[in-house]
Amino acid sequence: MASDHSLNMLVRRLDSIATLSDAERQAIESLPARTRVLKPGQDIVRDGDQPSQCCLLLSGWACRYKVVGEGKRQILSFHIPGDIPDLQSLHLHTMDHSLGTLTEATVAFIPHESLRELTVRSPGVGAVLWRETLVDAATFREWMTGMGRRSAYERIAHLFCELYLKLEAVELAGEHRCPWPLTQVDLGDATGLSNVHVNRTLQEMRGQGLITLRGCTLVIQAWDELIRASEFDPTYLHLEKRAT
Amino acid sequence: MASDHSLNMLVRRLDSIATLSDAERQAIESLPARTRVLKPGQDIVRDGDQPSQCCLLLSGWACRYKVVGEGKRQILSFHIPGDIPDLQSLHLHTMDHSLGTLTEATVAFIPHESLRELTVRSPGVGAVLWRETLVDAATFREWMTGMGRRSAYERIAHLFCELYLKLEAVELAGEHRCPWPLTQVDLGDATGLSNVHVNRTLQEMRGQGLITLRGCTLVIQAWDELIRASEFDPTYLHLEKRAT
DNA sequence: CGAATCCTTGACACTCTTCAAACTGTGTGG
DNA sequence: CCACACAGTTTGAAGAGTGTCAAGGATTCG
Repeated sequence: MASDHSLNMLVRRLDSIATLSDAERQAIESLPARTRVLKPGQDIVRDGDQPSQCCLLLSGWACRYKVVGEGKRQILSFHIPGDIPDLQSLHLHTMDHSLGTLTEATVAFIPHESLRELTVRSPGVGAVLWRETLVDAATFREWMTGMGRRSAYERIAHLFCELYLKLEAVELAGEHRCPWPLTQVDLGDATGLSNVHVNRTLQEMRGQGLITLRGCTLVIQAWDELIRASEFDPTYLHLEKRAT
Repeated sequence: MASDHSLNMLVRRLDSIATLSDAERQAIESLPARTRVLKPGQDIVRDGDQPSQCCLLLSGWACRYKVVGEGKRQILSFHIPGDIPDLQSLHLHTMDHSLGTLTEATVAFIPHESLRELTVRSPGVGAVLWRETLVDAATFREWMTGMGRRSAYERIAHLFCELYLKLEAVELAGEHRCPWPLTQVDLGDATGLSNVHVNRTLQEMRGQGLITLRGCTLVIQAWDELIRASEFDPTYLHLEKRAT
Protein backbone atom coordinates (compact mmCIF):
# COMPACT_ATOMS: atom_id res chain seq x y z
CA MET A 1 0.00 0.00 0.00
CA ALA A 2 1.88 2.98 1.31
CA SER A 3 5.13 3.51 -0.52
CA ASP A 4 7.95 2.65 1.89
CA HIS A 5 6.79 3.84 5.25
CA SER A 6 5.58 7.35 4.65
CA LEU A 7 2.71 6.67 7.02
CA ASN A 8 5.09 5.85 9.79
CA MET A 9 5.51 9.59 10.13
CA LEU A 10 1.80 9.92 10.87
CA VAL A 11 1.90 7.10 13.40
CA ARG A 12 4.77 8.74 15.25
CA ARG A 13 3.03 12.09 15.24
CA LEU A 14 -0.29 10.84 16.53
CA ASP A 15 1.39 8.56 19.02
CA SER A 16 3.19 11.58 20.46
CA ILE A 17 -0.20 13.07 21.27
CA ALA A 18 -2.12 10.09 22.61
CA THR A 19 -0.79 6.56 22.92
CA LEU A 20 -2.09 4.37 20.11
CA SER A 21 -3.05 0.73 20.42
CA ASP A 22 -1.41 -1.77 18.09
CA ALA A 23 -4.62 -2.10 16.17
CA GLU A 24 -4.81 1.66 15.65
CA ARG A 25 -1.19 1.79 14.61
CA GLN A 26 -1.89 -1.00 12.17
CA ALA A 27 -4.94 0.77 10.79
CA ILE A 28 -3.00 3.94 10.12
CA GLU A 29 -0.06 2.20 8.49
CA SER A 30 -2.31 0.41 6.07
CA LEU A 31 -3.88 3.59 4.74
CA PRO A 32 -3.34 3.98 1.03
CA ALA A 33 -0.96 6.82 0.15
CA ARG A 34 0.54 8.25 -3.02
CA THR A 35 3.84 10.03 -2.47
CA ARG A 36 5.09 12.96 -4.54
CA VAL A 37 7.99 15.39 -4.54
CA LEU A 38 7.14 19.04 -5.15
CA LYS A 39 9.19 22.09 -6.05
CA PRO A 40 9.29 25.23 -3.90
CA GLY A 41 6.45 27.68 -4.45
CA GLN A 42 4.11 25.10 -5.89
CA ASP A 43 0.41 25.00 -4.98
CA ILE A 44 -0.90 21.75 -3.52
CA VAL A 45 -4.57 22.76 -3.31
CA ARG A 46 -6.16 26.03 -4.34
CA ASP A 47 -8.84 28.28 -2.94
CA GLY A 48 -12.15 27.02 -4.36
CA ASP A 49 -10.99 23.45 -4.98
CA GLN A 50 -13.00 20.49 -3.72
CA PRO A 51 -10.27 18.00 -2.91
CA SER A 52 -10.92 14.29 -2.33
CA GLN A 53 -7.70 13.62 -0.46
CA CYS A 54 -5.59 15.03 2.33
CA CYS A 55 -1.91 15.74 2.20
CA LEU A 56 0.60 14.55 4.79
CA LEU A 57 3.81 16.56 4.74
CA LEU A 58 6.84 14.24 4.89
CA SER A 59 9.65 16.71 4.33
CA GLY A 60 10.00 20.43 3.62
CA TRP A 61 7.84 23.38 4.59
CA ALA A 62 4.42 24.49 3.36
CA CYS A 63 2.00 27.31 4.14
CA ARG A 64 -1.67 28.05 3.84
CA TYR A 65 -2.60 31.46 2.49
CA LYS A 66 -5.32 33.69 1.12
CA VAL A 67 -5.02 36.36 -1.53
CA VAL A 68 -7.08 39.54 -1.18
CA GLY A 69 -7.50 42.62 -3.34
CA GLU A 70 -4.84 43.04 -5.99
CA GLY A 71 -2.34 40.45 -4.95
CA LYS A 72 -2.03 41.08 -1.23
CA ARG A 73 -1.25 37.76 0.43
CA GLN A 74 -1.99 36.67 3.97
CA ILE A 75 -0.20 33.57 5.20
CA LEU A 76 -2.43 31.71 7.66
CA SER A 77 -0.07 29.03 8.94
CA PHE A 78 3.25 27.36 8.39
CA HIS A 79 3.57 23.61 8.16
CA ILE A 80 6.43 21.25 8.81
CA PRO A 81 6.95 17.50 8.45
CA GLY A 82 4.29 15.45 10.22
CA ASP A 83 1.51 18.02 9.62
CA ILE A 84 -1.63 17.41 7.60
CA PRO A 85 -2.22 21.00 6.52
CA ASP A 86 -5.52 20.40 4.73
CA LEU A 87 -7.08 18.00 7.19
CA GLN A 88 -10.06 20.32 7.44
CA SER A 89 -11.02 19.39 3.88
CA LEU A 90 -12.22 16.07 5.28
CA HIS A 91 -15.37 17.84 6.44
CA LEU A 92 -15.35 21.20 4.66
CA HIS A 93 -15.77 20.37 1.03
CA THR A 94 -14.72 23.62 -0.57
CA MET A 95 -11.29 25.13 0.13
CA ASP A 96 -11.51 28.68 1.47
CA HIS A 97 -7.77 29.20 1.04
CA SER A 98 -4.77 27.75 -0.77
CA LEU A 99 -1.96 25.48 0.34
CA GLY A 100 1.48 25.69 -1.24
CA THR A 101 5.06 24.61 -0.67
CA LEU A 102 7.72 27.00 0.56
CA THR A 103 10.67 24.68 -0.04
CA GLU A 104 11.09 21.52 -1.99
CA ALA A 105 8.77 19.10 -0.23
CA THR A 106 7.67 15.49 -0.12
CA VAL A 107 3.99 14.86 0.48
CA ALA A 108 1.81 11.78 0.76
CA PHE A 109 -1.78 12.02 -0.42
CA ILE A 110 -4.38 10.02 1.50
CA PRO A 111 -7.93 9.67 0.13
CA HIS A 112 -10.69 11.23 2.22
CA GLU A 113 -12.66 8.04 1.99
CA SER A 114 -9.98 6.00 3.75
CA LEU A 115 -9.55 8.63 6.44
CA ARG A 116 -13.29 8.76 7.09
CA GLU A 117 -13.46 5.00 7.40
CA LEU A 118 -10.54 5.13 9.79
CA THR A 119 -12.19 7.68 12.06
CA VAL A 120 -15.38 5.62 12.22
CA ARG A 121 -13.63 2.32 12.88
CA SER A 122 -11.09 3.80 15.30
CA PRO A 123 -12.78 6.62 17.20
CA GLY A 124 -9.59 7.07 19.20
CA VAL A 125 -7.68 7.99 16.05
CA GLY A 126 -10.61 10.12 15.00
CA ALA A 127 -10.36 12.05 18.24
CA VAL A 128 -6.64 12.66 17.78
CA LEU A 129 -7.16 13.91 14.25
CA TRP A 130 -9.97 16.17 15.41
CA ARG A 131 -7.63 17.42 18.11
CA GLU A 132 -5.01 18.27 15.49
CA THR A 133 -7.47 20.55 13.74
CA LEU A 134 -8.27 22.16 17.08
CA VAL A 135 -4.62 22.95 17.75
CA ASP A 136 -4.57 24.50 14.33
CA ALA A 137 -7.48 26.69 15.32
CA ALA A 138 -5.77 27.62 18.58
CA THR A 139 -2.80 28.82 16.55
CA PHE A 140 -5.06 30.93 14.36
CA ARG A 141 -6.43 32.54 17.51
CA GLU A 142 -2.95 33.34 18.69
CA TRP A 143 -1.98 34.88 15.37
CA MET A 144 -5.19 36.91 15.30
CA THR A 145 -4.41 38.25 18.72
CA GLY A 146 -0.96 39.19 17.53
CA MET A 147 -2.16 41.00 14.45
CA GLY A 148 -4.88 42.79 16.36
CA ARG A 149 -3.07 43.77 19.50
CA ARG A 150 0.70 43.29 19.26
CA SER A 151 3.44 45.45 17.74
CA ALA A 152 5.52 44.33 14.78
CA TYR A 153 8.41 43.49 17.07
CA GLU A 154 6.26 41.36 19.37
CA ARG A 155 4.58 39.55 16.51
CA ILE A 156 7.83 38.51 14.89
CA ALA A 157 9.39 37.48 18.18
CA HIS A 158 6.28 35.47 18.94
CA LEU A 159 6.49 33.66 15.63
CA PHE A 160 10.12 32.74 16.26
CA CYS A 161 9.15 31.17 19.59
CA GLU A 162 6.25 29.29 18.08
CA LEU A 163 8.10 27.82 15.15
CA TYR A 164 11.11 26.91 17.20
CA LEU A 165 8.97 24.90 19.62
CA LYS A 166 7.04 23.19 16.85
CA LEU A 167 10.25 22.19 15.12
CA GLU A 168 11.77 21.01 18.35
CA ALA A 169 8.74 18.82 19.00
CA VAL A 170 9.49 16.86 15.84
CA GLU A 171 13.22 16.93 16.42
CA LEU A 172 14.03 19.30 13.61
CA ALA A 173 15.47 21.87 15.98
CA GLY A 174 17.43 22.01 19.20
CA GLU A 175 19.83 24.14 21.18
CA HIS A 176 17.90 27.25 20.14
CA ARG A 177 18.82 26.77 16.53
CA CYS A 178 16.58 25.77 13.67
CA PRO A 179 16.31 25.73 9.89
CA TRP A 180 14.73 28.91 8.48
CA PRO A 181 13.65 28.77 4.85
CA LEU A 182 11.35 31.82 5.07
CA THR A 183 12.09 35.07 3.28
CA GLN A 184 11.32 38.44 4.79
CA VAL A 185 8.40 38.71 2.41
CA ASP A 186 6.99 35.45 3.78
CA LEU A 187 7.45 36.75 7.29
CA GLY A 188 5.62 39.94 6.43
CA ASP A 189 2.75 38.09 4.79
CA ALA A 190 2.41 35.94 7.90
CA THR A 191 2.46 38.81 10.38
CA GLY A 192 0.49 41.34 8.38
CA LEU A 193 3.48 43.62 7.81
CA SER A 194 5.36 44.99 4.83
CA ASN A 195 8.68 43.36 4.00
CA VAL A 196 10.40 46.68 4.58
CA HIS A 197 9.12 46.92 8.10
CA VAL A 198 10.02 43.30 8.77
CA ASN A 199 13.54 44.08 7.68
CA ARG A 200 13.83 47.02 10.04
CA THR A 201 12.33 45.11 12.92
CA LEU A 202 14.74 42.22 12.40
CA GLN A 203 17.64 44.63 12.50
CA GLU A 204 16.37 45.94 15.80
CA MET A 205 16.14 42.39 17.15
CA ARG A 206 19.63 41.62 15.98
CA GLY A 207 20.83 44.85 17.47
CA GLN A 208 19.51 43.75 20.84
CA GLY A 209 21.27 40.43 20.52
CA LEU A 210 18.12 38.33 20.52
CA ILE A 211 18.66 36.40 17.33
CA THR A 212 20.95 35.63 14.43
CA LEU A 213 19.28 35.01 11.10
CA ARG A 214 21.67 34.26 8.28
CA GLY A 215 21.59 31.91 5.37
CA CYS A 216 18.91 29.41 6.18
CA THR A 217 19.39 29.16 9.92
CA LEU A 218 17.78 30.95 12.82
CA VAL A 219 19.74 31.06 16.05
CA ILE A 220 17.94 32.29 19.13
CA GLN A 221 20.63 33.85 21.26
CA ALA A 222 18.42 34.99 24.12
CA TRP A 223 15.47 32.65 24.48
CA ASP A 224 14.19 34.04 27.77
CA GLU A 225 14.38 37.55 26.45
CA LEU A 226 12.50 36.57 23.29
CA ILE A 227 9.78 34.93 25.37
CA ARG A 228 9.46 38.02 27.50
CA ALA A 229 9.45 40.47 24.62
CA SER A 230 6.64 38.61 22.86
CA GLU A 231 4.69 37.59 25.98
CA PHE A 232 4.90 34.09 24.63
CA ASP A 233 2.90 31.43 26.45
CA PRO A 234 3.10 27.98 24.83
CA THR A 235 -0.24 26.76 26.22
CA TYR A 236 -1.99 27.27 22.90
CA LEU A 237 0.30 24.80 21.17
CA HIS A 238 -1.04 22.05 23.43
CA LEU A 239 2.17 20.10 23.13
CA GLU A 240 1.81 17.97 26.27
CA LYS A 241 0.98 14.35 25.75
CA ARG A 242 -2.50 13.26 26.83
CA ALA A 243 -4.23 9.95 27.34
CA THR A 244 -7.35 9.52 25.21
CA MET B 1 -32.96 14.82 31.63
CA ALA B 2 -32.62 18.04 29.73
CA SER B 3 -34.68 20.77 31.25
CA ASP B 4 -37.55 21.48 28.85
CA HIS B 5 -36.15 21.11 25.41
CA SER B 6 -32.98 23.08 25.45
CA LEU B 7 -31.30 20.38 23.42
CA ASN B 8 -33.83 20.74 20.68
CA MET B 9 -31.86 23.80 19.67
CA LEU B 10 -28.81 21.60 19.10
CA VAL B 11 -30.81 19.07 17.11
CA ARG B 12 -32.14 21.78 14.82
CA ARG B 13 -28.70 23.26 14.36
CA LEU B 14 -26.97 20.00 13.52
CA ASP B 15 -29.86 18.89 11.36
CA SER B 16 -29.46 22.04 9.31
CA ILE B 17 -25.93 20.91 8.46
CA ALA B 18 -26.40 17.22 7.80
CA THR B 19 -29.66 15.32 8.01
CA LEU B 20 -29.84 13.32 11.23
CA SER B 21 -31.39 9.89 11.64
CA ASP B 22 -34.11 9.43 14.26
CA ALA B 23 -31.66 7.52 16.41
CA GLU B 24 -29.14 10.35 16.29
CA ARG B 25 -31.82 12.89 17.07
CA GLN B 26 -32.85 10.76 19.99
CA ALA B 27 -29.29 10.42 21.24
CA ILE B 28 -28.78 14.18 21.21
CA GLU B 29 -32.07 14.98 22.94
CA SER B 30 -31.28 12.63 25.78
CA LEU B 31 -27.96 14.30 26.60
CA PRO B 32 -27.91 15.61 30.16
CA ALA B 33 -27.93 19.40 30.37
CA ARG B 34 -28.01 22.00 33.12
CA THR B 35 -29.51 25.31 32.04
CA ARG B 36 -28.53 28.70 33.49
CA VAL B 37 -29.26 32.35 32.88
CA LEU B 38 -26.27 34.71 32.89
CA LYS B 39 -25.91 38.46 33.11
CA PRO B 40 -24.17 40.53 30.43
CA GLY B 41 -20.40 40.72 30.73
CA GLN B 42 -20.08 37.55 32.75
CA ASP B 43 -17.34 35.00 32.09
CA ILE B 44 -18.42 31.45 31.33
CA VAL B 45 -14.94 29.90 31.17
CA ARG B 46 -11.60 31.57 31.69
CA ASP B 47 -8.18 31.36 30.11
CA GLY B 48 -6.33 28.59 31.91
CA ASP B 49 -9.42 26.69 33.08
CA GLN B 50 -9.78 22.97 32.50
CA PRO B 51 -13.52 22.64 31.97
CA SER B 52 -15.35 19.32 32.11
CA GLN B 53 -18.39 20.49 30.18
CA CYS B 54 -19.34 22.39 27.04
CA CYS B 55 -21.76 25.24 26.83
CA LEU B 56 -24.61 25.44 24.33
CA LEU B 57 -25.85 28.98 23.84
CA LEU B 58 -29.66 29.08 23.90
CA SER B 59 -30.28 32.81 23.84
CA GLY B 60 -28.19 35.99 23.86
CA TRP B 61 -24.71 36.72 22.52
CA ALA B 62 -21.29 35.65 23.75
CA CYS B 63 -17.71 36.14 22.63
CA ARG B 64 -14.36 34.48 23.02
CA TYR B 65 -11.42 36.73 23.81
CA LYS B 66 -7.83 36.96 24.94
CA VAL B 67 -6.23 39.65 27.05
CA VAL B 68 -2.67 40.73 26.26
CA GLY B 69 -0.29 43.20 27.85
CA GLU B 70 -1.91 45.64 30.21
CA GLY B 71 -5.54 45.04 29.50
CA LYS B 72 -5.62 45.07 25.72
CA ARG B 73 -8.40 42.73 24.63
CA GLN B 74 -8.74 40.80 21.39
CA ILE B 75 -12.14 39.35 20.63
CA LEU B 76 -11.73 36.10 18.69
CA SER B 77 -15.30 35.30 17.75
CA PHE B 78 -18.91 36.22 18.37
CA HIS B 79 -21.47 33.59 19.23
CA ILE B 80 -25.21 33.47 18.85
CA PRO B 81 -27.92 31.00 19.83
CA GLY B 82 -27.26 27.48 18.62
CA ASP B 83 -23.47 27.80 18.92
CA ILE B 84 -21.27 25.74 21.22
CA PRO B 85 -18.49 28.29 21.68
CA ASP B 86 -16.19 26.09 23.75
CA LEU B 87 -16.63 22.85 21.85
CA GLN B 88 -12.86 22.72 21.39
CA SER B 89 -12.49 22.03 25.12
CA LEU B 90 -13.71 18.52 24.39
CA HIS B 91 -10.23 17.68 23.13
CA LEU B 92 -8.02 20.56 24.29
CA HIS B 93 -7.99 20.31 28.03
CA THR B 94 -6.69 23.74 28.94
CA MET B 95 -8.46 26.90 27.78
CA ASP B 96 -6.15 29.22 25.85
CA HIS B 97 -8.71 32.04 25.95
CA SER B 98 -11.84 33.11 27.80
CA LEU B 99 -15.52 32.96 26.94
CA GLY B 100 -17.97 35.53 28.23
CA THR B 101 -21.46 36.84 27.64
CA LEU B 102 -22.13 40.10 25.84
CA THR B 103 -25.82 40.29 26.65
CA GLU B 104 -28.01 38.49 29.10
CA ALA B 105 -27.83 34.89 27.95
CA THR B 106 -29.23 31.44 28.55
CA VAL B 107 -26.80 28.56 28.30
CA ALA B 108 -27.03 24.80 28.70
CA PHE B 109 -24.01 22.94 30.06
CA ILE B 110 -23.36 19.46 28.69
CA PRO B 111 -20.72 17.22 30.31
CA HIS B 112 -17.73 16.32 28.15
CA GLU B 113 -18.17 12.71 29.07
CA SER B 114 -21.63 12.52 27.54
CA LEU B 115 -20.51 14.31 24.41
CA ARG B 116 -17.55 11.96 23.98
CA GLU B 117 -19.78 8.94 24.33
CA LEU B 118 -22.14 10.44 21.80
CA THR B 119 -19.40 10.96 19.22
CA VAL B 120 -18.21 7.37 19.62
CA ARG B 121 -21.67 5.83 19.44
CA SER B 122 -22.87 8.12 16.65
CA PRO B 123 -19.92 8.88 14.38
CA GLY B 124 -22.27 10.86 12.15
CA VAL B 125 -22.98 13.30 14.96
CA GLY B 126 -19.29 13.28 15.80
CA ALA B 127 -18.48 14.33 12.26
CA VAL B 128 -20.97 17.20 12.35
CA LEU B 129 -19.56 18.45 15.64
CA TRP B 130 -16.03 18.21 14.27
CA ARG B 131 -17.24 20.15 11.27
CA GLU B 132 -18.60 22.88 13.52
CA THR B 133 -15.14 23.41 14.99
CA LEU B 134 -13.73 23.53 11.47
CA VAL B 135 -16.11 26.29 10.45
CA ASP B 136 -14.98 28.12 13.52
CA ALA B 137 -11.40 27.79 12.36
CA ALA B 138 -12.36 28.99 8.89
CA THR B 139 -13.79 32.11 10.47
CA PHE B 140 -10.57 32.69 12.40
CA ARG B 141 -8.70 32.49 9.10
CA GLU B 142 -10.97 35.08 7.58
CA TRP B 143 -10.57 37.45 10.52
CA MET B 144 -6.80 36.99 10.43
CA THR B 145 -6.79 37.90 6.79
CA GLY B 146 -8.81 40.97 7.56
CA MET B 147 -6.55 42.15 10.35
CA GLY B 148 -3.45 41.46 8.33
CA ARG B 149 -4.45 42.80 4.96
CA ARG B 150 -7.65 44.82 5.05
CA SER B 151 -8.33 48.44 5.99
CA ALA B 152 -10.46 49.41 8.97
CA TYR B 153 -13.38 50.18 6.68
CA GLU B 154 -13.19 46.82 4.94
CA ARG B 155 -12.84 44.88 8.19
CA ILE B 156 -15.92 46.41 9.76
CA ALA B 157 -17.97 46.03 6.60
CA HIS B 158 -16.85 42.41 6.40
CA LEU B 159 -17.94 41.75 9.95
CA PHE B 160 -21.38 43.21 9.26
CA CYS B 161 -21.81 40.83 6.32
CA GLU B 162 -20.62 37.85 8.32
CA LEU B 163 -22.80 38.40 11.35
CA TYR B 164 -25.84 39.23 9.30
CA LEU B 165 -25.58 35.92 7.42
CA LYS B 166 -24.98 33.92 10.56
CA LEU B 167 -28.00 35.46 12.24
CA GLU B 168 -30.13 34.96 9.17
CA ALA B 169 -29.17 31.27 9.11
CA VAL B 170 -30.79 30.79 12.51
CA GLU B 171 -33.68 33.09 11.70
CA LEU B 172 -32.66 35.89 13.99
CA ALA B 173 -32.30 38.33 11.11
CA GLY B 174 -33.99 39.09 7.81
CA GLU B 175 -34.64 41.86 5.33
CA HIS B 176 -31.13 43.21 5.92
CA ARG B 177 -31.91 44.04 9.50
CA CYS B 178 -30.60 42.41 12.64
CA PRO B 179 -30.16 42.87 16.38
CA TRP B 180 -26.89 44.54 17.30
CA PRO B 181 -25.90 44.39 20.96
CA LEU B 182 -22.21 45.24 20.34
CA THR B 183 -20.65 48.48 21.51
CA GLN B 184 -18.04 50.30 19.46
CA VAL B 185 -15.45 49.11 21.95
CA ASP B 186 -16.46 45.50 21.25
CA LEU B 187 -16.25 46.17 17.54
CA GLY B 188 -12.78 47.60 17.96
CA ASP B 189 -11.60 44.70 20.06
CA ALA B 190 -12.85 42.30 17.41
CA THR B 191 -11.27 44.07 14.45
CA GLY B 192 -8.02 45.12 16.08
CA LEU B 193 -8.89 48.83 16.04
CA SER B 194 -9.33 51.56 18.64
CA ASN B 195 -12.85 52.55 19.55
CA VAL B 196 -12.17 56.06 18.29
CA HIS B 197 -11.24 54.82 14.86
CA VAL B 198 -14.24 52.49 14.78
CA ASN B 199 -16.43 55.48 15.50
CA ARG B 200 -14.98 57.50 12.64
CA THR B 201 -15.18 54.58 10.25
CA LEU B 202 -18.82 53.97 11.11
CA GLN B 203 -19.58 57.59 10.40
CA GLU B 204 -17.99 57.23 7.01
CA MET B 205 -20.09 54.15 6.31
CA ARG B 206 -23.24 55.94 7.38
CA GLY B 207 -22.27 58.89 5.27
CA GLN B 208 -22.12 56.65 2.23
CA GLY B 209 -25.56 55.29 3.03
CA LEU B 210 -24.41 51.72 3.57
CA ILE B 211 -25.84 51.16 7.03
CA THR B 212 -27.90 52.49 9.87
CA LEU B 213 -26.79 51.57 13.36
CA ARG B 214 -28.96 52.96 16.12
CA GLY B 215 -30.14 51.61 19.41
CA CYS B 216 -29.68 47.91 19.18
CA THR B 217 -30.44 47.40 15.53
CA LEU B 218 -28.26 47.23 12.47
CA VAL B 219 -29.92 47.97 9.15
CA ILE B 220 -27.95 47.24 6.04
CA GLN B 221 -29.19 49.73 3.49
CA ALA B 222 -26.96 48.74 0.62
CA TRP B 223 -26.13 45.05 0.87
CA ASP B 224 -24.49 44.73 -2.53
CA GLU B 225 -22.35 47.74 -1.87
CA LEU B 226 -21.30 46.38 1.52
CA ILE B 227 -20.33 43.07 -0.06
CA ARG B 228 -18.29 44.84 -2.69
CA ALA B 229 -16.57 47.20 -0.30
CA SER B 230 -15.42 44.36 1.93
CA GLU B 231 -14.75 41.81 -0.82
CA PHE B 232 -17.02 39.52 1.11
CA ASP B 233 -17.23 35.90 -0.08
CA PRO B 234 -19.44 33.68 2.12
CA THR B 235 -17.68 30.44 1.18
CA TYR B 236 -15.79 30.33 4.46
CA LEU B 237 -19.01 30.18 6.46
CA HIS B 238 -19.80 26.84 4.81
CA LEU B 239 -23.51 27.42 5.24
CA GLU B 240 -24.77 25.02 2.53
CA LYS B 241 -26.33 21.81 3.74
CA ARG B 242 -24.37 18.61 3.12
CA ALA B 243 -25.12 14.89 3.35
CA THR B 244 -22.85 13.01 5.77
C1' DC C 1 -33.69 63.08 37.93
C1' DG C 2 -29.18 61.39 38.37
C1' DA C 3 -25.66 58.04 37.20
C1' DA C 4 -23.66 55.15 34.38
C1' DT C 5 -22.52 53.79 29.92
C1' DC C 6 -21.76 54.69 25.44
C1' DC C 7 -20.83 57.77 21.58
C1' DT C 8 -18.56 61.75 19.42
C1' DT C 9 -15.03 65.29 18.61
C1' DG C 10 -10.38 67.57 18.20
C1' DA C 11 -5.47 67.77 18.22
C1' DC C 12 -1.40 65.47 17.87
C1' DA C 13 1.94 61.57 17.74
C1' DC C 14 3.55 57.48 15.96
C1' DT C 15 3.75 53.02 13.77
C1' DC C 16 3.92 51.21 9.68
C1' DT C 17 3.45 51.56 4.37
C1' DT C 18 4.87 52.87 -0.13
C1' DC C 19 8.03 53.66 -3.69
C1' DA C 20 12.29 53.45 -5.63
C1' DA C 21 16.90 52.37 -5.79
C1' DA C 22 21.13 50.15 -4.45
C1' DC C 23 23.34 46.40 -2.42
C1' DT C 24 24.52 41.37 -1.38
C1' DG C 25 24.82 36.66 -2.13
C1' DT C 26 24.35 32.57 -4.80
C1' DG C 27 23.92 29.59 -8.73
C1' DT C 28 24.61 29.08 -13.83
C1' DG C 29 26.50 28.96 -18.29
C1' DG C 30 30.21 30.30 -21.20
C1' DC D 1 36.83 30.98 -13.21
C1' DC D 2 34.55 34.89 -14.47
C1' DA D 3 30.30 37.34 -15.85
C1' DC D 4 25.90 37.58 -15.39
C1' DA D 5 21.21 37.08 -13.72
C1' DC D 6 18.14 36.57 -10.21
C1' DA D 7 16.28 36.46 -5.71
C1' DG D 8 16.53 38.36 -1.50
C1' DT D 9 17.98 42.15 1.60
C1' DT D 10 18.93 46.83 2.88
C1' DT D 11 18.45 51.90 2.76
C1' DG D 12 16.18 56.58 2.48
C1' DA D 13 12.47 59.78 2.20
C1' DA D 14 7.79 60.94 2.42
C1' DG D 15 3.13 60.14 3.76
C1' DA D 16 -1.15 57.48 4.97
C1' DG D 17 -3.69 55.23 8.41
C1' DT D 18 -4.50 54.54 12.89
C1' DG D 19 -3.66 55.23 17.97
C1' DT D 20 -3.74 58.12 22.18
C1' DC D 21 -5.45 61.42 25.27
C1' DA D 22 -8.81 64.16 26.99
C1' DA D 23 -13.06 66.28 27.13
C1' DG D 24 -17.86 66.99 26.07
C1' DG D 25 -22.48 65.16 24.40
C1' DA D 26 -26.09 61.72 24.06
C1' DT D 27 -28.80 57.68 25.79
C1' DT D 28 -30.64 54.63 28.68
C1' DC D 29 -32.26 52.93 32.95
C1' DG D 30 -33.50 52.68 37.66
